[in-house]
Amino acid sequence: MKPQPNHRQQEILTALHKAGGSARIHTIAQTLDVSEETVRRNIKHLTTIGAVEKLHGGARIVGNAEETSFQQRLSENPEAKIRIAHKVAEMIPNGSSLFLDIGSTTAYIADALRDHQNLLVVTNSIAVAYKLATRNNNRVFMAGGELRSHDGGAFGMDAMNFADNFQTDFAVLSAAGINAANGFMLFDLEEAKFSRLIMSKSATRIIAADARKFNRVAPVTIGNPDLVDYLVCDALPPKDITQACESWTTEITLAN
Amino acid sequence: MKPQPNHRQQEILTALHKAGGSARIHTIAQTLDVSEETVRRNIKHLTTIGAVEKLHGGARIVGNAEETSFQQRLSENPEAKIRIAHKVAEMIPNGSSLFLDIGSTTAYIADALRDHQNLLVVTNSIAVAYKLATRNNNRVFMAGGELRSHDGGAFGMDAMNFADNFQTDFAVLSAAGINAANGFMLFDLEEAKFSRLIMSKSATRIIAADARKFNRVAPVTIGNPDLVDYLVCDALPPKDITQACESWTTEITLAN
DNA sequence: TAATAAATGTTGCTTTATGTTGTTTTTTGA
DNA sequence: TCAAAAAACAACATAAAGCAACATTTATTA
Repeated sequence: MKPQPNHRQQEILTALHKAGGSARIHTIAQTLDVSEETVRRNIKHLTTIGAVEKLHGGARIVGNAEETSFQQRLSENPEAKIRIAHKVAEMIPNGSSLFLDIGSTTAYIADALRDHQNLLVVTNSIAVAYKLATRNNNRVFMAGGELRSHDGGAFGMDAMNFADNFQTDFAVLSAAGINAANGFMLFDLEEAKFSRLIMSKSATRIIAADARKFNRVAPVTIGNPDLVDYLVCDALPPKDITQACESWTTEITLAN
Repeated sequence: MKPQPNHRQQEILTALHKAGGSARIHTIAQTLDVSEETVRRNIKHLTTIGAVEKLHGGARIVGNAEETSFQQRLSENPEAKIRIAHKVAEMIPNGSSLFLDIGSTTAYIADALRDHQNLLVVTNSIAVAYKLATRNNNRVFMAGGELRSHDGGAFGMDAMNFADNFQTDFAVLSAAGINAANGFMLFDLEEAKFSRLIMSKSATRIIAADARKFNRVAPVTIGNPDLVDYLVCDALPPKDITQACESWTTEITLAN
C-alpha cells in the first residue's frame, strides 16, 4: 500500500484544527460522516508524514503551538495562575507598552493578553514573544542571545543592554517568594538583575504571584519593594505581608 | 484567444475559496453543475499554473506567499512541507550546529527536529526558537530585536551582527521561488541579506522548497546558487531547473 | 453559414478509498 | 487483578475516483 495525499486527510486536518488541535476518532468520523476505520487509516498516513500524533482514541496536530496549553496544564497551580493572569490583563489597556519578564505566571499573562490590541511588548521570554508576536498589531521586542534550556529565557549583558533601550508604561514581573522582611525574591541572580532593570524603566510595576509564594524562601531580592505598585495574587497574604505591602505602598489586588 | 475557457477555472477557484481553500471534485462539480471530468481537467490546468494542488478526491488552493499571513502559509501544502522537513531532519545528525532561517517550511523543519539531541541552533525566527529551545539539551541562540508582525522574524543590523558570531555545520534556508536563470529567490531584501550571511558562515547549505516554488517569480536573489549544496523538494523540478542545479553542483534530494 | 477549434460529456477500464466483519489489543471500572 | 467495554487492527468486498479515448456540444472565424 502506497499512501497518497488525499482530500480526506485535508478534511481531517481542518477538523482537528477546528477542534483546537486534537479530537477523538469517533468525533472526527461523525463530523466527516465516514467510518472510524477511514479516519484511522488516514490518520495513520498523516502520522507517517509527521503531521499529527496518534493517541489512543484520538489524534493531535503536531507543532503549531497548540500543544502549549498541554504543557501548561502540567505546570503547578494553573487555575490560580490563569485567574491572576486575567486580572493583570484587565489592568493593561490596549495600546500600552510593557515589559514582561520570564516565568510560568507571565506565560499565562501573555495568553490572557491575546485579545489586546496594539501592545508594545518587551520581553526576554521566548514563550511570551511567540504568543504575542504576529497578533493584533502588537509590536514585540525580543531580547536576543542564548536561550536558557529550562525556560527559554535570554539573559546576560546583551539582554540587559537591549532592555535598556526602552521605557514603558508597565513592568509585569513574577516572584518566587514574598516575605515581609525582604520583599520580593527570586531564585536566580540573572533574573533578579533583569527584573530590577525593567522596574527602573517603567511607570507602573506589577508583580504577579500565586498564594504559594507567600513566605516561601528564595535567595535573591528583586530590589526595593517600595517600587512595586501592585501585587496581584489569588488569595490574601498573611497579615505580616499585608502590613509590609502597606508600608511599601504596594496595593494588593485580588484575582477572583 | 480564449476568453470563455478561463471562466470555468475562475469558477473553480472561487468555489474553492468559498469552501475554505479546499473541496472535493464531486462537490465542485455539483456546485458548478458540470461533470466531474470537466472539473478534473480544469484543475489539471490550474495545477500546472501552480494555482491549486491536486489531491485524490479533491483539490486545494495554493495561496500567493506574498499576500497570505504566516499562519495561513503554514497550513498551505502541509504534507509536502512535512515530507521535506523530515528529509532535511534526516540529513542533520545529532549534535550538529545549524542556522535555521525564517519561513513556513523551516517552521516545519523545527518540528521535524524535535527528537534530535544536542543541537546548536541559531535562528531569527521566533517559531523555530520556541520549538527547539527547552528540548533535548539543545542550545538555541535567538537573534533579538523587533519581531516582524507577519512572521515573527528578527531582521536588520542587530540580527546580522548576532548571526555573525557563529560558524555552523549547516545552513537551512527556504526560498520563495526557484528558476534556472536566477537561482534561488525571496520576496524580501532583508531576508535575502540574512540568507546570504548564514550561507557564508556554514559548511553545508541546504535549501528546502516545495514544488510550487519552481519557476515562481520572486524579486530578490539569495545569492550565488553555486554555494547551495542541497535542494530538498517534494517533486522533481522541470528539466531546465534540474540542469541548472547540475551546473551549480547543487544536489537535488527528493523527499518522499 | 460552414469550417474549425475548444471545451465538455460519455463510456469502459484501472487505481484508490471506504465500509464491513471478525479478531486482537488496550483502557476502564469494580 | 479481572472482566467488560472501547478502540485498534487485518482482510476482504464494494464503492468511488481517476484516466484515456472518443462523441458531442459550444464558441470562433472566415
